[in-house]
Amino acid sequence: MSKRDDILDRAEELFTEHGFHGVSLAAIAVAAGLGNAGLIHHFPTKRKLYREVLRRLGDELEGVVSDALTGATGPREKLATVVRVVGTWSLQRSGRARLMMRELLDNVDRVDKARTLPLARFLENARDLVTAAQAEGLVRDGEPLAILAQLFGSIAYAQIARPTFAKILGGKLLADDRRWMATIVADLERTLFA
Amino acid sequence: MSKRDDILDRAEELFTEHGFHGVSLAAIAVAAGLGNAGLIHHFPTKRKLYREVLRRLGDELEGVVSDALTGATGPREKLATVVRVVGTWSLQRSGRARLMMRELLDNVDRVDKARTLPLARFLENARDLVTAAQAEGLVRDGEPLAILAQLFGSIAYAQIARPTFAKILGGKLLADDRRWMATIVADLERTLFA
DNA sequence: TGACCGACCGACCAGTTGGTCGGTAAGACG
DNA sequence: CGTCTTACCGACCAACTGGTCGGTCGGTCA
Repeated sequence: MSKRDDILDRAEELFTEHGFHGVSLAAIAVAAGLGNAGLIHHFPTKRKLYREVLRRLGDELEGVVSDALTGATGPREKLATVVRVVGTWSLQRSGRARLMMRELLDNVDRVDKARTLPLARFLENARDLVTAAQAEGLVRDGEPLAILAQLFGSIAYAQIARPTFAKILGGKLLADDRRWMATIVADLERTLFA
Repeated sequence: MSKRDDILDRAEELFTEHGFHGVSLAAIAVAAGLGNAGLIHHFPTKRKLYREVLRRLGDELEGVVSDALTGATGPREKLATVVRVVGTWSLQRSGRARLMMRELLDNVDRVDKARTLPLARFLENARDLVTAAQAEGLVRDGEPLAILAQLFGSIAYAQIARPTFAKILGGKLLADDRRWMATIVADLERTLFA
């Protein structure tokens, strides 16, 4: 792995845990085993480093979804695939799901066009998918965007609130904790399809 | 309104928009029309000011829910009330919903006991409510906590992702934007009750 | 009247911030 | 061999960080 990627990995961990403003260049440099100036040699500013972290994240999510979608046919299967793949992605890459939510919170006015455009395609495709599935009577009625907010929101929230929920309930959410996200996804699919 | 409350209001706005680390004491002081030292006179540290902001938020949410709940009888009506009241609260106090999500993200290890305990009661009550409603066959099957994650997650996400969604879709989510949250809540209720 | 009090300020503090600059050591290339 | 590039460092910078300090001001109370 290139040093560049190594730096991005370390930076991503820190941004995920503390947010953009909660992390200093020095902290990233130390985590990557570099001096301050060595870090700046690879990424000219903190913001650009952060943007690069986000870009990787977006590319991965887009790739994962579109890969999974190539094997699926028909609106119903496609939609189920999206839900399932976003769910497993959020589970396996829970840090990235958290980072995405952070970005959603920080981003209100300064929406980065380069970053928003791919997400825009993704969102529009998903909406069209819901509409198509509804037209064939495969998916329950309801405003498509509201349905999507419900899907993505439930998954993201399940991942983010998990530690807090667990702490409150004495460390255990379910009999089998590993099935937490699977339960969420299964539940979503069950209510989604007519 | 006391100066103290005034400061808390201004600080809350800033924390909501930029997060704890994204806001300096100086910025809060300016927003509150004070000098740096004047601010510290009211709240001894930045952290304590932040905690106080969170306490107000928690108290309000708890009060709003428990108020609404006094008029409701039976698990079904109670649960519907919780969903509706959390929805309207998130809509009217969207900043606070956002701040709560920020706290959920930042909080992973350092969960503040004083702040978690009331939320713990709220969560446990909600879970019992779901279980009771399920026992009477009023609410659809499914892991109660998964159902709650779905409810709260959808609502919070709908509020947080709203600006981004709107920007992507050219500013309009629905024909009538004001009904966005109402649509979400209605949709949730529809899938919630058996 | 005089003692005290909360609210507030300007000046200041040590430490940290994101970032610059000049330099150097290790290859790659001719 | 010499030249160029890439990777990196130590020293440094101005601006800012959260917070302290001594002091001023307008009340309030005895």
